[in-house]
Amino acid sequence: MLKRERLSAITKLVRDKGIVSNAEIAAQLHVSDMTIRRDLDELEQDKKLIRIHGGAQSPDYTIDHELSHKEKATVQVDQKSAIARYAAGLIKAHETVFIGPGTTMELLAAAIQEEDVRVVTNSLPAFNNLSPSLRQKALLIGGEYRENTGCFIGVLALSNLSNLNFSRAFISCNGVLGEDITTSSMEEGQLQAAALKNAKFRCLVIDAHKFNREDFYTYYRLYNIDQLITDDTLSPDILEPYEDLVQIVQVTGSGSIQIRRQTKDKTTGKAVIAHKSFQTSHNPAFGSGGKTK
Amino acid sequence: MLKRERLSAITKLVRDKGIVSNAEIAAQLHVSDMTIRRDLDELEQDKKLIRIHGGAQSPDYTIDHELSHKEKATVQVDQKSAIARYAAGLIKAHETVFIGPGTTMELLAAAIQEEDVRVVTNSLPAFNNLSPSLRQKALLIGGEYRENTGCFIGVLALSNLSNLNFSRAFISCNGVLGEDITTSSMEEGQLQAAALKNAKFRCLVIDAHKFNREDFYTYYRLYNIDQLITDDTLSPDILEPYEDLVQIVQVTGSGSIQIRRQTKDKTTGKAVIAHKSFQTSHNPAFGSGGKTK
DNA sequence: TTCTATTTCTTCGTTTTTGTTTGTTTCTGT
DNA sequence: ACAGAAACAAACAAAAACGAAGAAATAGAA
Repeated sequence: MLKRERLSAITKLVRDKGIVSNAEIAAQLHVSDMTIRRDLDELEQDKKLIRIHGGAQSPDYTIDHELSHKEKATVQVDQKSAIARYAAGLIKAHETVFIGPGTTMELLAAAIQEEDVRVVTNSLPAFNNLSPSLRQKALLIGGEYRENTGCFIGVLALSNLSNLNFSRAFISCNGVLGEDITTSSMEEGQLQAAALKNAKFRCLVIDAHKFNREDFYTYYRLYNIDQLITDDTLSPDILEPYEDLVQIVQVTGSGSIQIRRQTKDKTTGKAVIAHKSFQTSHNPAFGSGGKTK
Repeated sequence: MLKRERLSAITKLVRDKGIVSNAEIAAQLHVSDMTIRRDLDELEQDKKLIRIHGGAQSPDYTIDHELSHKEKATVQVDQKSAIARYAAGLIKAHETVFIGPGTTMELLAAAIQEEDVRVVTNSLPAFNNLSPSLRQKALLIGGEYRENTGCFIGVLALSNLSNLNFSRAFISCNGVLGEDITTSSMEEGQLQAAALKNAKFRCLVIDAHKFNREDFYTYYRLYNIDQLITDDTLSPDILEPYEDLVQIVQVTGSGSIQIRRQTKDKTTGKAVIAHKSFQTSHNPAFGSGGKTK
């Protein structure tokens, strides 16, 4: 294994796990701990990780873990809860929706008013935020737990998801750059991609700070998203290049919305969703039927 | 576990519970109380928490927390936690154990000391009670949620379980009458039966009040259980008829144990587990090997 | 091949972390 | 108030992690 390869592997390990011990890395990559320490030195220089006694941690590990709920809540809470409320309002009776991991998704779960909905999620906090009657009908995707994000991943989770179909999927992400939707962990990304694959209508829900930010792993393309829901705290010129890729809905703090642009069909001038070829995907509802006993 | 990790875990514990005792933290994280005190010193410096005599509290801890966390003084808590501690002590390194639903199982999950264990459970409270390092390696069986018992059931849960093999399965129940192990819900029963089917060593862990009580659904037979763990608050004559069906271990409140009877083989007089025909089922451990990546 | 430069491993003394011991302080029930 | 129990903190000791420096291994070039 080349050094370069090893450095990437370490970066990935740290990003995936949030925190890794020195010994664990060394065992994993079959090199001595001294070599690992030198590698960590380099990677810390490049801001890829933060060295700690006995190992290394991801740069945003502290934020996720130690910010108290109070502090966490103050970070863009107004915008986030506004877009979460709007997104939750899209859900109609008889739908089956998927909700991904992330604080925005957790807010969304808490904001669902419609009672007659089946929710599927792999996020434990989101699951906990559901109203009791929703939780009773909900499906939690189990598997291996990531303390970092509070969500379940792994082969078990992935295989479970592949059998489920959704009328709507809500996901969030760490960054959007160009057409790339990125997150920090491969496994979490793949899981969300799997959920999107089986969804008829795909919503990406992110606060505006996520634009033009890139993270480690690209798990989906913006042009395959049906609707991007965000807030209005971003200057229009930054948003502009994205308007050709996807329909963007801006939600103001007060709750009113503005559809930034409904991309026109080049020849007919008719309003359609960009890059979407089949009309049925706009049908938001399909019955969950009499399945709940 | 790295120091950094531990500090985060403490912060989270304090934040979640509002107030935590020193001893509780030390037990959770498997370090000495002195180490915890030093950690608390550091965290107090960083304003992450406030030290109090005997433990620590969250900075935004208020009176209203005290009510919710005021002891859930339930009946039989002493017996239950004693048998839970004993059962947890059976778990050895490298095992893969299943833990079923029920308050006893939740106590058991909290009592596991061995770090190098893979835990699988369909009980959300049990999952939450695992120590942080165990939770990281654990597998939660997802599915439909039963608010009542805090566990997941349904076809998804059932099919997931069918692929997993355990060195040991711990289950509880609502009642034991004759050879029948009974519970209130068919689906929960079937799920536990599925877990037992794939387990090499099967432990039924119940407080003594469950004897001679019957519930709606019989999901397993006592003679297929390898070991029944219970407390000593029952008169011997009530227990007596069960001693032919299964090996019974009685745990006293102080923690000492007494094996009620190791059933003898009718012809040889050799001590064997009743109705078990193959010797390998007594081997409690099989390696999870290098499966964890 | 042989040489050189890079990378990796090993050794060893230093620093950090953790557990234990011991004596003091704080808490609690009578 | 007093005695016993629990919690605390200082000091020491053991263990783990660290980093410097030289030896060994490896890769690439002449």
